[in-house]
Amino acid sequence: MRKPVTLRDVAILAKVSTSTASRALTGDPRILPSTKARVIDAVAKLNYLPNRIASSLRSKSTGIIGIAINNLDNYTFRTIFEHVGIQASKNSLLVLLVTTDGDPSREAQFLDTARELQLDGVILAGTGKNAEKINLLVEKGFSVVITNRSVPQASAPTIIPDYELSCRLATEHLTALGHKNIAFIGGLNEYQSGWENFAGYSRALESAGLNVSEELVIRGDYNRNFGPLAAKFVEKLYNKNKVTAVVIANHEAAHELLLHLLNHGIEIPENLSVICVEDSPLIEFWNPAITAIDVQPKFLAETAFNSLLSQRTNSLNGNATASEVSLVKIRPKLINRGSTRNP
Amino acid sequence: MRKPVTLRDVAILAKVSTSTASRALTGDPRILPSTKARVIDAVAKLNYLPNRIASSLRSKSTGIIGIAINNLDNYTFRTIFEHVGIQASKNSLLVLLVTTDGDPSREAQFLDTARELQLDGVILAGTGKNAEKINLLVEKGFSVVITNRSVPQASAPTIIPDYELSCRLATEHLTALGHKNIAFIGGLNEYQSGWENFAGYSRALESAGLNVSEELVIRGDYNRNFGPLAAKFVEKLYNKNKVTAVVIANHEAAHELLLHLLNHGIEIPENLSVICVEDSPLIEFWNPAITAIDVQPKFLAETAFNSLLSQRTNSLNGNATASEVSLVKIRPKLINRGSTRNP
DNA sequence: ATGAAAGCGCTAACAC
DNA sequence: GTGTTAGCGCTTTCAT
Repeated sequence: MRKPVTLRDVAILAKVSTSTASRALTGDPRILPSTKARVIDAVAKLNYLPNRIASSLRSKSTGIIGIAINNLDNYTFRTIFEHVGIQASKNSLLVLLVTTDGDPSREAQFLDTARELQLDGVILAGTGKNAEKINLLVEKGFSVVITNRSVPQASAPTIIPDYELSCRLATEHLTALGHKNIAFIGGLNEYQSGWENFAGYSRALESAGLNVSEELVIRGDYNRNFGPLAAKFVEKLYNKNKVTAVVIANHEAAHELLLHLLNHGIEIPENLSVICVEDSPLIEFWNPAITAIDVQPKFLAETAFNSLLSQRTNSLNGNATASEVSLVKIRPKLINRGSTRNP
Repeated sequence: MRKPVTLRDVAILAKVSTSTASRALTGDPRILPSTKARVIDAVAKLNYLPNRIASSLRSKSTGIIGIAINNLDNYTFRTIFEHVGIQASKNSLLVLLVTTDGDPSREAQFLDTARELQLDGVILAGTGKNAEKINLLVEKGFSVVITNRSVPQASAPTIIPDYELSCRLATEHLTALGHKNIAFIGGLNEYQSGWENFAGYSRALESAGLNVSEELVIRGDYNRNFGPLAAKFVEKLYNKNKVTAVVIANHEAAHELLLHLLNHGIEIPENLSVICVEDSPLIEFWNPAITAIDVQPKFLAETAFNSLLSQRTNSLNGNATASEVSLVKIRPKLINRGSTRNP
C-alpha cells in the first residue's frame, strides 16, 4: 500500500494546523468559513479520505453496529437484517453482519468480536443463548438489543413478536370457520416461541370449547430435518380423516410440508385448510397462496434499532441506565390469502 | 463506557512489558513458554480482549473485508454473500456487507467507506459501474475483486458466470427437443449479462439452423417492473400459437412471468416449455419444478474470495502486481427438472 | 528473550 | 478562531 494522504498533508496544503483541519471537516461551528473552504479545497486536491480507524481509536466511536442472525434464507431474519440496514444507513452507521447458523458458540464469538472492534451497538436476532456474554457486554457499557427470540437471563432490552398471540389468531381464524380438528406443527419447548406458540394454540382451542389433543400436535427443532416428519404426520392424520385444518408454526418445516401435501394430492383449501405463522415469499407465491400470520419483521427491526439508538444517546450523555424499556412484544397480523375455508 | 482493561493492565499483572505481552498474545516464537503462560493467565484473570481498532491502526490490517451487493432477495447474490462469509470465517476475516439496491452512487459511497475503514479487501458483486473509483482503490493498494457482473474499464480481477454459454445451453436444450419457436426474455444490452445472454441464445438458434425473430424477443431492466411486461408478452405469443418454449434469462422477471402463466392456465410443460437462467428456491419449488441453468454462485464466491486472498498475500510480500488473472468465466450447469418437453 | 521508546492518524484539552 | 500538546491502545523498531 503506497503512502496514504493524511490529515497532516491536508493541513499543510491548507496552511492550517491539523486540529483546525480536523475541526473544519467534522463541522465544528467556530471555524471561519474561509479557512473551512481552504481545507475542503485541499481535501479535494489531494483526494483525501479520513482514516476512520485512527478517528475511532481517538473518539471511541466506530460508527459500526453489529448484527448476529442465524441465516439469511429465512425471510424473517432476512427482513430484520434488511431493515436494520436501512435504519443504520439513515443514521450514517455501517452494519457488520455475522450469520451463526443458530450455533450459540459462533454467536458467542461474535460477541467477543463486538467487544474487540468496539462496535457502537449490537443487535442479536439469534440463538436465544449466551446470556452471560451478553450481560458482560452490557456491563462493559456496550449497547445491546435482543430481537426476534428472547434470551433468558439477559439484561438487554428485548423486542420480539407476540408469539402466543400469533398462534391464537391463527387458531381462532380456523375455529371461527368451524374447524374442530386442527393440527399443530410447532417448535420445541426450549424456545420461547416454541412454548408461546403452543400456548396460543391451546388457548384458542379452549376459548372455542375444544380440547387439545396430543394426537394432533407435533413439535420439532427449527431446522429442515423436521420438515419430512411433520409432513408425514399431517398426511397420516389426513388419511385417517382426523384433521381438517393445520396451523404451521414452525417455518423451517413449512416448506417440506406444503410440498408433501402437493405431491400427495391433498388440496388446499378444498381438502385441508392451512395457515402459516411467519410470512415469506414462498408462502405468498405458493399455489394456492397461503394465509399467514405476519410477525412484522420490519417493525421488529425498526423498534430494535431505535432502542439501540436511544441507548447510545443515553450513554453519550453519561446516563447510567441502559434503557427504560426491557421488553416489547409486537402484535402480529393475519394476512388472509384464502388457504382456509369451512371444513 | 467504563474504563476498559488494556494490554498495559495485563502486562503489569503478568510482570512483563507491554511489548512482551503483545508478543505473547500474537504468537511470537521467541517468547519463553513460562512468560507466555503468565500473560495468558493475566488475560484470563482480567477478562481482557484486545482493542482491534488500536491494533489495526498500528498494524495496518483490519481483518475485515467488505462486500457490496445489490440485495439479499436475489438467490444468486445471497448465495455469493453466504459463501464469501463462509470463506472469510475460515480465514478469520470479518465481512462488512452493504446492499446497494443496484444504485451505483450507493456503491460508490461504499468504495469510499472501504478506503476510510482501511478494509483488507473488497468484493463487488454489483452494479457494474464505478470503474474510476474501483481503479482508485486498486491504485491505493487495496485488494479488489469484481464478481457476478463485470465492470467495463475496471482494473480489478473479475470472476463472472459465462453468460453466453448459459443461454446457449438453455436454448440448445430446447432446440434438441425439437422446438423451433423459442421466446427469449432477457436483460438490456448495457449489461454484459444482457448482451451475452442474447448472444448465446442467438448462437444456439443459428447452430440449429433457426433464425432469431425479433417478434419472439423481449428485453428489459433487471427489476420487477419488467416482470408484468414480459408476462403479457409471452401470454400474447402463446395465444397466437407463435411460441412453444421460452428461455427466461432475466431472473427478476421470472417470478411474475411464472405466476402469470399459472393464472392464465398455460401449463408447463404441456402447453409451454420453460427454462430459467439462474437457479433459486422459487424455481426449484415451483409447481412444476422449473429446469434451470445454475450459474454457480457458490463457486463464483469461492473463486472471488481466493483471488482476494492471493492479492493480499502478494501485497504483504511487497509484490507489485495485483494479480496474474484478470478474468475468469465460470461454466454454468443445466439442472433438468422436467419443465421442458417436445413441442 | 525481553524492555524502552516511537509512532500509526486522528481528536480532545488546554491554551491564547 | 486557531495552534500546541497530549494521548487513544496497540505493534514494531531498536536496543540489550
